[in-house]
Amino acid sequence: MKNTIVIVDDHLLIAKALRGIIANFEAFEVLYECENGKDLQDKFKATNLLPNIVLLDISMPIMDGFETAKWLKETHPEILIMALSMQDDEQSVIKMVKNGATGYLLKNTHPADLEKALLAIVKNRFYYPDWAASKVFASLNQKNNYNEIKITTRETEFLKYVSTEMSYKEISEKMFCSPRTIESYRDNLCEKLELKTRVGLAVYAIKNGYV
Amino acid sequence: MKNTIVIVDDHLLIAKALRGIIANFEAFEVLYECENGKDLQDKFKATNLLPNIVLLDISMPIMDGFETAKWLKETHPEILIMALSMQDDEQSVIKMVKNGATGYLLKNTHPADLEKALLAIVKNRFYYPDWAASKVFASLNQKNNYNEIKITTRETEFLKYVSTEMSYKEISEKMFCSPRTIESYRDNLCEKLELKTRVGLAVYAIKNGYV
DNA sequence: AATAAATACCGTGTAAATACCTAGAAAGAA
DNA sequence: TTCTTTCTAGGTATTTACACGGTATTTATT
Repeated sequence: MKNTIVIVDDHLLIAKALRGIIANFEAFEVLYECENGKDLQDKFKATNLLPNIVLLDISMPIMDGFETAKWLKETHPEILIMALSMQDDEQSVIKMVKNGATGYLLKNTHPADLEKALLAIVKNRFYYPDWAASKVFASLNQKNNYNEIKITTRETEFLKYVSTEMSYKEISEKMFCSPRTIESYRDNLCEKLELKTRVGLAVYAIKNGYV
Repeated sequence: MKNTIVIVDDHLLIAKALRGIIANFEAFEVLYECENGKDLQDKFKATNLLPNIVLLDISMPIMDGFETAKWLKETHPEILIMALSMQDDEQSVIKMVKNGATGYLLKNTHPADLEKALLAIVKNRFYYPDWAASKVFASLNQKNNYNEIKITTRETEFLKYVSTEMSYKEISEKMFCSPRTIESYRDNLCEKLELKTRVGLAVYAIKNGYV
């Protein structure tokens, strides 16, 4: 019997295209595609048709790969999660591992390697390329374990503004608080994320989808 | 006779997957795929096999979609260029039009619409979705025409550092010049790009692949 | 009821960034 | 040659950001 796959990617072309690639794999078949995590939840309920494997894009507008992985892990722990990412961002890898992804692949992977990776997660219940594994292990030796990074709602809100050209004063007006409060958010975030400057925060916000 | 297509996308999975989609189109066939513009140039020379259409991803590490489109327009003006982009970024659309793209599609397009769009550029020699066309027309009514933005080599070098946490003084040491010189680069870039702060420059650098 | 976490705010001082100027040397185009 | 662009660098003043310290209130959680 074939392993069943559901693809979650907001880019329709890519989702459909991935389906086409997987159609050529002996051991796998695609059940359906979803545009985001929310869509996946809906389709799970509507169809009652659950896959062995979820092919999960990380950056999505509504419910992104991190949230989706977390939800899957909690509600359907038997489903294998293969994360698909555009860039080899260290924090993304680690965050996905913490959220329960069983595998991690870059989109510049060769189709044949996708098949190998899928076979591997079915067999071993995990698959990480060397570069991804090394990033995970490296992070474990550091004081700052990414799982302890908790960004509060106000800080999240601030992160949306940090990559704009607004000054802290202007941001404080948008967030209805004192400029000093904004500076506190900055200070706290910089410490948590081991950053020093607003530019660092802005880059973080963009790369982690807060903008 | 079928129209021939060459795909340029640094993400192998996506390139191969697109090939699979296009394989189902009656009127089109894919000759080969390239990882970036440089690769396209090489394959043109090596194979001497030129397509009617180039399916061109915008964000690529080596020679991006903008450069590639420009080169194609100059050296092979008869080839139709269909730009493929992740986001509906106004500047990208306009820049691609200026560089000679004959069409512009988002990656969240439906495969059937990809076929329609391809048929359209073959027939009419252009295809732009309404949202893209409106952005182009809107920009023509503005003073700042994006084609006049020229970023010099030193400024390009500076843009690589601008999104780091280095101060201008530290950047000046990396670039072997005075901090004031760096500030000049910043001033000039801010004026050209209509930005005000370093954060704005950093965001620009990231979104336009200077990092 | 007590603890922890999140939220809100402030003082002081220093460092960095920005605004607004000027201007010379070198290289390439008209 | 003259003109333009690019790279280079500086002067002065102001604004913004950062680093350190601190307090008070609310809101869950135990």
